[in-house]
Amino acid sequence: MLLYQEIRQYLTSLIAEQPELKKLPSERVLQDKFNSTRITIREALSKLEAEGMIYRQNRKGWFICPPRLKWDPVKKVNFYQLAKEQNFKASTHLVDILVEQTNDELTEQFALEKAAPTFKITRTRSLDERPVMVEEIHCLKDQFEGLERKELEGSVTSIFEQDYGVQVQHESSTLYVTATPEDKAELLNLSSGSPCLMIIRRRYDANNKLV
Amino acid sequence: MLLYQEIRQYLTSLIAEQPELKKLPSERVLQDKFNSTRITIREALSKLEAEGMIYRQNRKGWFICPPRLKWDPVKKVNFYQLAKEQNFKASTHLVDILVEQTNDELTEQFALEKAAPTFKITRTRSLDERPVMVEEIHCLKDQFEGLERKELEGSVTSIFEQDYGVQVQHESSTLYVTATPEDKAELLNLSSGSPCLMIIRRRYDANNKLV
DNA sequence: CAGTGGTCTAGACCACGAT
DNA sequence: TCGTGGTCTAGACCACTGG
Repeated sequence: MLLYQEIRQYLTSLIAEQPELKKLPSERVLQDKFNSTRITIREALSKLEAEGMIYRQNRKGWFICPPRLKWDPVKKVNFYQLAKEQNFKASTHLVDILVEQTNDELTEQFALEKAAPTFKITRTRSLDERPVMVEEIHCLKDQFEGLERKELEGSVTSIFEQDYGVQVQHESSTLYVTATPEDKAELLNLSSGSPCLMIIRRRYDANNKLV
Repeated sequence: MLLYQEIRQYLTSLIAEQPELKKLPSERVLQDKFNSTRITIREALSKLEAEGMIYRQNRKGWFICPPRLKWDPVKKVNFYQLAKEQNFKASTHLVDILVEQTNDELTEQFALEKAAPTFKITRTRSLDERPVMVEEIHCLKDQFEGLERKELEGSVTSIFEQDYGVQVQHESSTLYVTATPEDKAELLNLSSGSPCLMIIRRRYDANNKLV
């Protein structure tokens, strides 16, 4: 039997016996336990990481993945509702809000003639105090003047509607499976390289204009 | 500079120079090229695999990922339309159709009192002759008697509608990022463990009954 | 400061693929 | 048959975490 299958089995039984267990034994302990080498142990752990069974925190150790939030892309339910339905406690944390010029792609997307300043809002969203998602919101500075002084840890969609009269009418999304990049991994308290889902969501107002 | 970053850089330039290149040099060739060891080279390649830049075929080698199909979960566009819009040639291949008893979860999902036979249709869908997706369709045998004799390499939704008068009215989806399991990897001509997106789609008829 | 993971060296044998 | 990736051994040094 392959080592990583043995380890998977071992972890499965560990989880069954101790549902509260979060942190795995260290790589060197596992090495002794399985009479193997660290490289091999790490390869096995990496496979389990790819499967989504365990995850890493940089230089802290390996941990068992808690239950995931189930998200249905078709339903337009916001993060808080979704979390509540699944018995998580949701929270949002504002990381920063920057002003940036649009790059070529965004300039085109916004149907602009030349580059223009945008807000880039970075937030993390947590379930039960555990950050699970990094969110970047890009919008035109001219359209949302004064946005930086608003309460940005709640619903931005509501701010758009109530303070700026902008209603999101429809949206288009693109999904990618990739590895968490360094900067996002840091915000999520992960090692970079963990598998993740990247979602690009373009939202349009009543006039079909990108928001 | 870390080796995997060097290799990424090297591959990026390789792709820029030779857009037609598909297969990477072998691990041992890269080992010599970068004066490193195979383990290290493999670690670097694995990271690039997790990022979605390259992929493996079992014991055949490493390959550069071709452009992906962009899928918008919100839009209800079928596979062929989507492929056409993005200039891919789409095709579907029937792998097999089996009869299975529902397990506990499916029994409940279908609102049955006890386990019942279902069809399990397995198909692969390809872009430009390259399989990119494994699809499993589960439906009740009683509801679709004779399904095994239909033309199953086209739209099953159409067969449901035209031959059985069953219209899909709405659906609910769940997404997971995980590693390709052995059996699916084989159908896709991949090594198991490649990152993938798993989509569970439940489709309901006009009476809110699971189809 | 001890323990952790992150990166790396230098080999080995095996199963399977292409030829 | 030879080259490929798949799995594994037995170490090493470093950067960072946590007590």
